[in-house]
Amino acid sequence: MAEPFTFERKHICKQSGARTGVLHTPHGDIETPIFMPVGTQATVKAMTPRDLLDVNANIILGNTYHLYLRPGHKIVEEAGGLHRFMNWNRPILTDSGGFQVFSLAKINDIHEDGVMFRSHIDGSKHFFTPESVMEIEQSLGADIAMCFDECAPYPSDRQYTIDAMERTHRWAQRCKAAHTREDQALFGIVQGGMFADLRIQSAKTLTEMDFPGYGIGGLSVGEPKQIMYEMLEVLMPHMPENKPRYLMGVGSPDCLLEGVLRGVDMFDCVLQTRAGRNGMALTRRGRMTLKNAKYERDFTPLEEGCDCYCCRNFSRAYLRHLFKEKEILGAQLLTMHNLRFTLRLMEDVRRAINEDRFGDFARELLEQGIYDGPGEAKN
RNA sequence: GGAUGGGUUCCCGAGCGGCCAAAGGGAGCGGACUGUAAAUCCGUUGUCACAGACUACGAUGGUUCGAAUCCAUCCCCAUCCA
Repeated sequence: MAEPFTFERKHICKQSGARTGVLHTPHGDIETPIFMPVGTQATVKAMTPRDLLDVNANIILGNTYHLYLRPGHKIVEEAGGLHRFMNWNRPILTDSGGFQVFSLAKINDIHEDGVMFRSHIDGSKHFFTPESVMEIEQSLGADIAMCFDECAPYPSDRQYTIDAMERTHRWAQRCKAAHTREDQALFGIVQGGMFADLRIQSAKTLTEMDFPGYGIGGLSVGEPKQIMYEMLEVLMPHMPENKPRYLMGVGSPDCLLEGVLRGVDMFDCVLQTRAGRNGMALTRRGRMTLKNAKYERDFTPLEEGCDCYCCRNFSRAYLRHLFKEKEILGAQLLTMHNLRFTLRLMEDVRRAINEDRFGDFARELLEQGIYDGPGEAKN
């Protein structure tokens, strides 16, 4: 029997060097480059699994930190694993919770052994170690699990970044040792902040550990986009070519194109779903705020030519009305559009790569002002 | 007909002699959103020639250096009594 998880490279675009491939997982194949909708709490907010199939989502995310706190990974395991619990039969990737522990549970002590943090829900104390996180992720049973890493904030000085990165490496080793489930792939996570040499060092160290895939963490944490692109360029030559590369937490349509140009295979981002719930639509010509008064009598579809359920059946005026009235359907329809928009974009991206014209494809979309994503430094 | 309580900026509603263009909420308008503590958050909301002036707190008249705030009359509204 074949390996439960393999990555097969398919084509390298002669024009841009971007690549397509296929990830084989126990719950089906994933064509890359891929965008993964985020379903933190065992649900992609506002979407039913049927909706997700409708927009042709292929793999979605779940979150270790959140599912551990509620409902508890043991309950998910009792339910038959995350797939059965949420009734999603295609692939799932679980994030390790490293990002959450370091970004929102602020009262934490970082030890070599693990991290002590307080729940954002009730303030209760919890301790995560690489081993305990592996236990949780194996209970959840996603197709792909992520190592427990330390995501340094932006900006961080060199020494802090080194400490976080080296700890991430040691934890990666421990995660690997503790991970035994054979129907689940465990990805390592490259760190190194905004320091080119550290990024390279991190890539090399993790490559030696031989993971079936690699996350690129610690980017898109508030730095200017140009710096993120530079880091990707510096890093990529040191990432194994025969393994999938997952740029964590990215992105907006422009970042997806820029990431693919630099060799990224997998992306995830909350923007599509969150913005959808808040009344913002992604389109090839940029962002649209459906609440704006100018759409009051605009009876045209959200985006001409879009094949999503929302665009095929409803007008901008109707969407504006739903958002003004805070009707749930508005959030559902826009989330649907934003996901379909992004997944269709990735379908087009793969086709363009396979036809050796991805360079032109990306340039054209970027020039015509495809949604240019969140700005620079936030927080 | 009598008694009592009220009439405040688009709406609700605080203020009860100067610090009031007037709290707070809603609505309106605009902005933000990148490994989801987000169906959330932020800004703004009388007019203008805008560090100032003007018009505004049911109406009119008055007291006062000064009134949304005090007095008089009137007009409405609510509840209760006949």
